[in-house]
Amino acid sequence: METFQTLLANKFSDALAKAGLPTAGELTPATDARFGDYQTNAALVLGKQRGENPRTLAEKILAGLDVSDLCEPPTVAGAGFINFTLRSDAVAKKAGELLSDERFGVAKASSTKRIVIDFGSPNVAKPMHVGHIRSTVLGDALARIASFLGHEVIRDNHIGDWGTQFGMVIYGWKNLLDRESLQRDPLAEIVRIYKETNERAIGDPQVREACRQELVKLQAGNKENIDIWNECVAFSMQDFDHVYRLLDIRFDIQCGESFYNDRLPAVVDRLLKSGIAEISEGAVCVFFRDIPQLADKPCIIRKRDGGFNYATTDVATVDYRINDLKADTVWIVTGAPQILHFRQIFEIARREGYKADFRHITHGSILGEDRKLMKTRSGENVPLRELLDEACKRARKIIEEKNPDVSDADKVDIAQKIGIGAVKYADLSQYRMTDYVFSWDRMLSLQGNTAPYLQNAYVRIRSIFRKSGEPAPKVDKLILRDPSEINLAKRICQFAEIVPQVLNDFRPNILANYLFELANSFHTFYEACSVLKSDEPIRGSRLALCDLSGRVLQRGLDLLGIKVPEKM
RNA sequence: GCGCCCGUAGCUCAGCCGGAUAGAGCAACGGAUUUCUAAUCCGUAGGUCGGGUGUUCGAGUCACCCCGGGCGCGCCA
Repeated sequence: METFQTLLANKFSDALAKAGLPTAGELTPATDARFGDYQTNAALVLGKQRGENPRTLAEKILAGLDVSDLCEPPTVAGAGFINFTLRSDAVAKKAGELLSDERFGVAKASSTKRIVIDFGSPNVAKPMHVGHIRSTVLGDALARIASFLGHEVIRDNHIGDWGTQFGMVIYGWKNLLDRESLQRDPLAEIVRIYKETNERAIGDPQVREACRQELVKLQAGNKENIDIWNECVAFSMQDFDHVYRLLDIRFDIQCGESFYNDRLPAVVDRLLKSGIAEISEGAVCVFFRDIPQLADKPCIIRKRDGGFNYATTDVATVDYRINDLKADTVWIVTGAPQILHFRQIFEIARREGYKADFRHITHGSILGEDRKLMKTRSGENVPLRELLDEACKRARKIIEEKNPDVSDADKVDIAQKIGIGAVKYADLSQYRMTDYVFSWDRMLSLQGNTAPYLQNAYVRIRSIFRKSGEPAPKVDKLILRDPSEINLAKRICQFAEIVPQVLNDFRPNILANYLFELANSFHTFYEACSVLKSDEPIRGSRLALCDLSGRVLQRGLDLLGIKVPEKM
């Protein structure tokens, strides 16, 4: 099924050919409702190219353009724009078709790819914290959207399970561990011994050396240390799983850093042999002398002491994803500070001859009300578990205020959908690169561009069907009379135009903003038109329109990883 | 020093490939409720798009320079 935009663009392109003109400009949604629904600047572009009057050219093109099945007669406006206004019966027909289309008109991508998406990446021996929200939620949404568009997606959690920090953790484990605390709250105890060791190490070179020895033993495969390490990983995974369950996030594979351990020496040898890497000051480095921005920023892949670092691991990870997983493209979702690092890694991959499409999808930070990196009062990272629990708690409080009739069992479920949805939506509704200020009051507000507002639109729709006690009627074509009905139906037709755009530049906020407008259009319709009290055949048509609105909202939110409650 | 990201209404933010008189939401002000959930809707007001120069029919968007903020830059990840 083709969108209005595609249908119009095709006809327009034919008209250009008929007028002996090349393809030019683009046909896009109108920038303002006064200009109708779609517009094209083709005549402006051609006018410039050919030194002709754009308005005259526009008239000439229009003479050979027949879009009467879709639009009112197109008009020439301004400097030479051509504006299109959809006919309401064309909208009614299209919306009628969408009623029986599970994809709501969204076409599958013309060339589908195998995409490895790397997101989340928490560190073992540290609880997940606010800093992980963005990567996790953004990566998940992109994975959902890419799958929906027909791509083959492999979600990979590149867990930080093999860092220098384990020297300290193991030292702490051997010297400071409290078994009872470990049983009560394993991760908290691991964090405690890590921190305490760290403090000791700062003041005591002997402790520092002992930690280093523990790390060397671990890396050499010492059984006792490996066992401790395994236990730490297992405890951390429990914490991660709890958070991922709450967030409804899953991974296909979790190849953490340790997965690549035994591949690292070969990576370095290979890069040395091929001349991509060289030895400098005892370390193995890759230089990028021909790239001005990187000329003075080498990438170390083996430390002077012979140890490997995260760059080595990431080069090995590229190998695995291309050679073993056969990825066509790799998306790595992390915060902006890692831009330089991945630029280097991708450049190394290019030099090694990899042709895959590597994308580093970066995002900004979450700030506290003071506009500084979000921290607890004592200056620590805010644990993600606590933050999510707080979201649910606050959502529950609001439900109790607004809708005391809800049963206790329902409350838990609804509070979770609203609380988690609010946190996710606050993130996804914003352009990923901007730092944003975290505010409970804003994200949980029922007014404005928030998850609860969107969920409420859905709930109102469900409420209508609960009240009527009948399922959505089967209707082929809608009857659109009221301007708010036409507007809502047009909005629904745009879903298929919006979803694929998200992947142009990895911007789920485009979809979020669309859904906000959809919910807004629905609310306006809801105020203006009674549904159950209207007479047939209007009643049936409006019920169908409600049903369609609800399902598009649900699907759209699902693509963002957000759930909808039936009541709230 | 070099590099990356950001700067748009009082506040929080949209504005992807350059398009028409720069848009939302919150807050403010004024209206609408015997309800299909007012958890909403309608309206008013609010801007030198950090500053400047340039590119062109047209610049919030592109280029260059400056200012301000954040972050990163051989042996942490």
